[in-house]
Amino acid sequence: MEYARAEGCAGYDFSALERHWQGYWDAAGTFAAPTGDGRAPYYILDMFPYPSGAGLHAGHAENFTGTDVLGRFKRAQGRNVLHPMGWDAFGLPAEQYAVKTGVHPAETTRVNTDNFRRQMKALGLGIDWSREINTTDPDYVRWTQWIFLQLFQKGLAYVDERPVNWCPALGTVLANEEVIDGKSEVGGHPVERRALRQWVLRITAYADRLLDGLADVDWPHSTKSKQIHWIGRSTGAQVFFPVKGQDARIEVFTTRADTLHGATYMVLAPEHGLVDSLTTPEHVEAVAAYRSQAAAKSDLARTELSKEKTGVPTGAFAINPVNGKEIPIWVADYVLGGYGTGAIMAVPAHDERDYAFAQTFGLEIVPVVRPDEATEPTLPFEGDGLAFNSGSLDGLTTDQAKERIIEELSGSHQGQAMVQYRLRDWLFSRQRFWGEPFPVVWVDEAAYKAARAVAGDVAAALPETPVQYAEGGRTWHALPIPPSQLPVTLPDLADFRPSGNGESPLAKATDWIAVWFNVRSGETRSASLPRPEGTDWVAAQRESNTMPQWAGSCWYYLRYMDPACAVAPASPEALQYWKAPDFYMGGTEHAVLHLLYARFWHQVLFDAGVVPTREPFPKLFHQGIILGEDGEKMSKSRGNVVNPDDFIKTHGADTFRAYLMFMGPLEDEKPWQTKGLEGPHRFLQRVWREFTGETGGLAEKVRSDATDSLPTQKLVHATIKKVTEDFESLRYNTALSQMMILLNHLIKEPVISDETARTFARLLAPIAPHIGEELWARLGGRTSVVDGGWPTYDPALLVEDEVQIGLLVNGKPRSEARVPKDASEADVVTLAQNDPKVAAFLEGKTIRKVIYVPGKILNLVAT
RNA sequence: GCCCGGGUGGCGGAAUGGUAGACGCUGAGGACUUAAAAUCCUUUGCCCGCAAGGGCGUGCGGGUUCGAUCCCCGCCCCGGGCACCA
Repeated sequence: MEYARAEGCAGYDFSALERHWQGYWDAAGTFAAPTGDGRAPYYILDMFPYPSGAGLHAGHAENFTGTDVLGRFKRAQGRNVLHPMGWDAFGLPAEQYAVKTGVHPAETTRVNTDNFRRQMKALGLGIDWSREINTTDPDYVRWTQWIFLQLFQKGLAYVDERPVNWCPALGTVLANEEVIDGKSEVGGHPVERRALRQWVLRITAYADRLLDGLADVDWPHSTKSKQIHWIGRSTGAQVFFPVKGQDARIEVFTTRADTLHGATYMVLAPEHGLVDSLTTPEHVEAVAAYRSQAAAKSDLARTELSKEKTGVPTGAFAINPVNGKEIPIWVADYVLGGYGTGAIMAVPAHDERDYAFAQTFGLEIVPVVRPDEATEPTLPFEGDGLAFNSGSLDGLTTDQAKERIIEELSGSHQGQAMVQYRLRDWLFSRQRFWGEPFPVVWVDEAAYKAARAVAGDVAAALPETPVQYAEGGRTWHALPIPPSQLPVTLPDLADFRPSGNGESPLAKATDWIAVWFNVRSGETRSASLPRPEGTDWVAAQRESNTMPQWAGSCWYYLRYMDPACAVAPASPEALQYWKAPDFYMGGTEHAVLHLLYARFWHQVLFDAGVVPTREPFPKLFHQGIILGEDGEKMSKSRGNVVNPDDFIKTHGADTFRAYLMFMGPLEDEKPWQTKGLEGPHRFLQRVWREFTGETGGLAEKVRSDATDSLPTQKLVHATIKKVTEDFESLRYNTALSQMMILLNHLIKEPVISDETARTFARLLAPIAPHIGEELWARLGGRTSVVDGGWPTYDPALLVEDEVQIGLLVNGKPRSEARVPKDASEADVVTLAQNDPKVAAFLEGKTIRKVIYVPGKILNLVAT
């Protein structure tokens, strides 16, 4: 493909220019990034887009343009830049659309990705399209399933009954975002909680690793902070309370073991396993009523009513292990079943919630910590202080008391130090069609034992502890469909409607669900066929749940490094070369979940020796949200959505990109202003008029035999410096403003050297690549401007002999002066005293002090 | 309630201890034009003043400093996250 300027381009015909250069990049493969290239690699990653029917929105455009500018800049500096793109294409909207219209999600996905790709090309993004990936491709699904098998084999995947949003009227499980105020988003039917068997990933096993790893990554502080809170590590003690008259004990977690002497009652969460056995006959009815009432409450209702504490006594008593005191055991929903042990020791004197509860129900309150020896605590007192009323702990500080009591409890086997996390295990299954099938079949115990006993692919992929569940008196065991048999693809469904019983629509594909399974090789055959020959075949049921959308986005950055690899998610060679994205950019909405889940998978893969780095994303950056013209979040209902296509048509992609980068700091939230587009648009038009000639070559004032004036040279080099530094730190808005300053200056000059024109083209090209290429081609470039090198500046030209300084009296600016850069303080003071504007303020005063900052200010302090 | 961000002209923003408002938008005036668009020039923080000039000014109140948009303390407002996590 020949590198040549766009022909027949009269005036600044941005549409023709953009078509020409986009065609060139495609045909020449300009942005292909070969693995193992001698250049230093630079891997830039955008957060994985979901190809929705609405097409690219302004936020996408800002994100992708921001990374594209960086990529083109790094490329010009000689790096082998990998900037890939792909599609996070499983997910709910395509399935909902299929239910409504019968159009297969695969077809919807194809149409939408075609549109996204078209829009990205129209934006002029320098993407290596040879590496395009799609999470719904069987070849991609294969490796998503392969990674799941790694988790499964290591015992990090299990099944458990978990509550879901069940809508009886729709006969389906709803995602949280499909439930609005306890009603289904579609139709407004009531939604209730119903426990279903689910796959769960043991992310809590990696809680400490996920916490510690944050120290090694260059991420926005606020995002690290969100993850730290999400993981919520808290250290304290587990304490055992025997139940009076029963052979049972209640285990609690507390961060304030030092207040144990102040524990005057206990609370079990309504779902706690001991509630039934503890409750005395006269309380059974009230407790049962309270529990069913609590179970009916949605999370929202539980939160809304949080001010009012409710609960019922069980009639049972526990014994405080430190003082033998008998304390009542209550059931209350202010204690969460899912955190800690689901039970607490209540210390009303030193916990706001326990205090409120004790007040409501008239329970005893015993203070055991005071701010200091002389001061009685104001209850509830939650701060640190000195222990009292606490036997052996009396007089100790809170920290000392915690340490001491844990020692004592450990010694007598009544408790021990313990760490708890707010983080819960990850609910990893969805009752959906449009997702990755689990590479798992369910078999009876005999078949499971057979699989264990036979050396083969299946046994190799089994965890030590079986994954199983009981249903209708039978125990089902999970057997892996081993790597050699992947991918497990979705069956052809004609009807995408829910099964009606809470299972995925896949449950209706009986030919697919019921299989003959070979316990040695892991092969499957539909059970509608006769049982194959041989002793290794058993009857099995496929898992009908699918994986959540997070699955595909948990490892896509690995696949980009080696998208066609047939033996692993990516080959060791590719991983070794690219390592990890040097720069990862996306919105803050993924600050916790996506970024935490992906880190979890990555750490598991690191432990398995699959990836060479401990963390997936060493450097992360969030672009700010672009608001609508009205200053509100863009939304269809507000009608304030900006569609890139519209502005690319009227102003061109270069203007659109330049405006996005010019609006303000990339990380800031900022409103779109259609009028504001005019600034960058006029700028690019002026660039065109300044450098190009009407007949298609260069403007007459651009000459190879011209020498720039000294002020021009100085400004050119100052601009190279500023733009380079600003690009490096993503301050594209100020980089552009500097280019505007330079252009405004050049316009006033009678001639411009072609060298300066080439510099300008290269500085501008990352932001406005089409006009950049065109100028470069007309200036004699033979290959893309991204390979034209990056201009360097001559520091000698930046040294100013004369500088402007401010003359201040008592800190207020009164005048200014041009002085030699190394002017002495005495000279400048004399000059200032002779300046009438300064002198007026010195009238009748004595100079007490002189502050001279060379090149900046002279401040005369006078009274 | 707790944890993060953030408050600068009519608007987007610039300047992180040294002349606040770069650059751009908008508005006003002018040139070119039969006219308009486009383009170019001048001007555009607020108040007083014919002007020269002066005063005020970076959410509010204090403090540190020769000097504070910038650092410290206490508030107010806006945005985001978490929310009975023991």
